[in-house]
Amino acid sequence: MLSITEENYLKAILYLSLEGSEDLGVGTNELAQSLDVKPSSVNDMLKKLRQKELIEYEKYGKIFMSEQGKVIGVQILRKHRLWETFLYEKLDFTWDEVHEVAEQLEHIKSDKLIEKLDKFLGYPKNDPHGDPIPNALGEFDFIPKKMLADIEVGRECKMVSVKDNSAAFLNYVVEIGLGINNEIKVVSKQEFDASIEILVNEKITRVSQKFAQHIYVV
Amino acid sequence: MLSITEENYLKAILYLSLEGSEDLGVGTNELAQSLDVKPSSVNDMLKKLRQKELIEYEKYGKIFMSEQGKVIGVQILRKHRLWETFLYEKLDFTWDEVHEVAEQLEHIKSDKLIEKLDKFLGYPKNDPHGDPIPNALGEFDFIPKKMLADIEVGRECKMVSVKDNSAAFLNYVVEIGLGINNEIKVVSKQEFDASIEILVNEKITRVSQKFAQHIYVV
DNA sequence: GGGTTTTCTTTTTTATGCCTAAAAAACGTT
DNA sequence: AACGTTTTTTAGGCATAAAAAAGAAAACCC
Repeated sequence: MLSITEENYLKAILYLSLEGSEDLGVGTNELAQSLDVKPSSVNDMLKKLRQKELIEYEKYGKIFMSEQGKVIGVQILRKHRLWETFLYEKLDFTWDEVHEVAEQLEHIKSDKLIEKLDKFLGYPKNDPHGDPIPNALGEFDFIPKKMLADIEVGRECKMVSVKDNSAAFLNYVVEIGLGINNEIKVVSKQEFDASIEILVNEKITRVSQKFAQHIYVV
Repeated sequence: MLSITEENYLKAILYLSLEGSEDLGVGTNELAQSLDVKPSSVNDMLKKLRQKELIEYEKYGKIFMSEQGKVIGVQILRKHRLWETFLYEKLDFTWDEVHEVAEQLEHIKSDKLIEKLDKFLGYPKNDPHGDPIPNALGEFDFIPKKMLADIEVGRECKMVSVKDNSAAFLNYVVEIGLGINNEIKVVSKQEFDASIEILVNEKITRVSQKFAQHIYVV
């Protein structure tokens, strides 16, 4: 049985693996940053995960997930997103509140629980943030999505998800009037700081590059 | 913030306190048995809990819960029983499956979650085993219940709850055809081993004293 | 008051997970 | 190919948490 920390490492590795179109492996440093621990601590854990055959990894190399590791990682993602959906749809949590609680719920150990929860929710395809929910077999649509920051001026796009689940960010998103499935038109872009003006619901707002890099669109 | 083990100790103390009509305090040994650890281990934890002012307890004395301790203990009971209800009513878990999973879910830290869950379930008064669910203020009906084993021959009673939540026991209960709110008539009692014959749904079954000590009735 | 039980104290054990500091390897640039 | 920079690894240590064993001390019960 995996500890909560081990599960969180697997989740983080999976998450970083999913960034970018190809899986080039994850770096120790990169992982350390995303988990907010020192690289040496990561190294300790990598040994443990390798011993359990959850990752493939050799000295000074990149981290890849083993088949087993992928299965478990995806399962955690599935749990997390199902719980978020439950909180949002059934318990009337708001968009920005679900993540924190789901971080705890995702570590509950019971296969039966998660399958029955899935059924109860009607086998949802996406969580409240627009991210795809893996099915019981671990399959999920991988939609190639772009960052809002990379959309050219004059083009229109549709918001599908967010990169950051923190309440601070999500509250800001709501304040601007943005939400999943909203149509966004990029009106202008400043060369100086790459800030852009966007048209949402007939209102024009200026947002920073950093913000635009955390909104995913198609 | 309390660790899961600390919470489990509080829960166990509360549970033992609730047995019997008066609160005469809980013994170290008794607690050790119920948690399946050594008395010396219990002693360690008692010191910790006393330091946190969750229990009142002095050397060689009995263990009592402080006001604060009661609040937290009852809150855990509330969580446990609400989750059991959720699993049973919404996710179609069976009677005997809910306890195990609820043991995990009860340790999720989020006040908002539990209040919203309570609302979602329609503020239920009893869990699937018939035990009362404390409300948000920590209040709950304490029905003075008796053990089936103590009912006199010839009398009728109604099953309200069970003492043991293990699947092994609950499956046996189901096999006999017993369930919450069933009417039971005690037909006969053997002096030799205190086994009794009971009439349930027009069927007579013989059960052991041990079994009858785990069924609560009014 | 003597024996039994309970409690207390001290010392170990096991398991996680993190850190600092310094060495080692890899990379990238000229 | 040599240099410095970056990344990764190692070694050793620390903190926390939970549990147990063992012997001594205290309390309880006739």
